[in-house]
Amino acid sequence: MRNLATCQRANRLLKTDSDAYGWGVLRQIWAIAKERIRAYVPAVMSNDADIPEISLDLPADTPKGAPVIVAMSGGVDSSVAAALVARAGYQAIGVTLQLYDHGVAIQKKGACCAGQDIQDARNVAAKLGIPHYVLDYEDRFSEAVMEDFADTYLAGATPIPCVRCNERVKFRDLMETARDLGGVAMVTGHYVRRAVGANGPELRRAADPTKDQSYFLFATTREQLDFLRFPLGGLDKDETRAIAAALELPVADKPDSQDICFVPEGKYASVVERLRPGAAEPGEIVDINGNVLGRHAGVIHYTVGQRRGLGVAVGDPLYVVKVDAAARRVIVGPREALQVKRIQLKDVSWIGDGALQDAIASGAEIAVKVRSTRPPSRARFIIGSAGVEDRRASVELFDAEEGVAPGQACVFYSSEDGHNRVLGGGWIASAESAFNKGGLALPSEFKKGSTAHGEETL
RNA sequence: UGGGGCGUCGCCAAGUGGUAAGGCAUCGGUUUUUGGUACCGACAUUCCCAGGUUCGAAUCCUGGCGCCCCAG
Repeated sequence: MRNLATCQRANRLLKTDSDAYGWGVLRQIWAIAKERIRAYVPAVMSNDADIPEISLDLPADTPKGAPVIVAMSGGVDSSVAAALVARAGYQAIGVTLQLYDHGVAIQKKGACCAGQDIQDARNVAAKLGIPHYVLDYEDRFSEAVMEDFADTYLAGATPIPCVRCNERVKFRDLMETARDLGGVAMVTGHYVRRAVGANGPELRRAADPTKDQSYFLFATTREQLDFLRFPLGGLDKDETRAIAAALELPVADKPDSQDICFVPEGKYASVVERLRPGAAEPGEIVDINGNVLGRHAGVIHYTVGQRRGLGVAVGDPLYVVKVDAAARRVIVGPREALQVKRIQLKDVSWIGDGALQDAIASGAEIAVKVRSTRPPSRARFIIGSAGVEDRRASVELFDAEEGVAPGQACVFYSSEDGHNRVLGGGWIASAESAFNKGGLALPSEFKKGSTAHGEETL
């Protein structure tokens, strides 16, 4: 049928072509016109106009000109955050962390905190006329983030280095430095809101749900929240870009960062291999009944929910259902096997009202995100799942989620209020497949197989 | 070397004279401040090989080669 497809494509092209002499030309003209209009905007706007006044919500007796430390990554967001702080009348002090070797990172576009990004941050600070410091945090970052990253993968789980970086580097070591520098607050460019409620500061999702970064900040403590401010939480990305353009910041058009900052070209496995040479050993790819379907080059290449990269063809798509690092085995199954309703968490943190143990003891309803790019999903604490001392908890989802991987975070949100308030969260220790727990009709072989592998905990 | 069956993309597979479906895998891209998912796109001028019949063959014929099953 390839020929037909080719013909259809050709037809489409023809249509577009003839069309191009009509609408296409107009469209082009319009595009050029818009380009020009946009080019004039900064000049017009650079004297205030549409740049929002933000309040840092600092104590009333805070003097204007008080030092506010801004964590500047060299990207647009934190640059705009710095600008807004300065415009709010405080003494913004830019601090950029050098987190890892520039050698590796220097070629990478859209990274942060190394090489060119540090230069960018410096240039922005110069443009804003604020002081700027670069701190060498390579050792701390390597120990607190990269080591954990490698070990987590080797353990068959899937790390979130961004959360580790926030909780262990930016909100701990950097924050300490910020206090040492005499800052009255520390500002970051995260898209997340801080609001002061009856019981003190609360963490809330960003106004723009598509940019919300609360997932990455779930481990933030109350104490940290006292000191933190997030001026971008009420903006959406376009507004941020517009401000950057209006202020003629040199990073106004810099692409958003994505992927893991210290991983070049998205090849995270090679970073793990560099950090732990020889630790990734090959093993078997088996189906849910234990049948060997193929081999893999190391458990670190897989995460629960993953489809691509298995190299095994069975007619229907296969997904990684479980990674058994001890047996060096990757267990695969149909998409339905990814459905998860109960999740066990460790290292739970809590910034909701009252005590965590009370919330668990009452089986309180919450909402959770199991990945950053999903809306919060209704859930409740499983009564009796608390281990307050060891910070454990379990939650049960109202509706199953797919691809819940150990090592990822399960972030709690308030059940009311549009699920906007962050209540804390925990690290996913394990998750139970809902596949064989009623509801879903299954081939009997699967049930047999899953018990044969011990536990329904896939 | 008696009988029967089969050889179409890396895997599975449709197609039985009219000019190579589909799924999986793979690759590329979009989305995404984690991994992953999802989505979009690409992917057999050729049907085990060699001849032949036909305007036209993966499809018919002949001969090879290879594999499987049943007998031995």
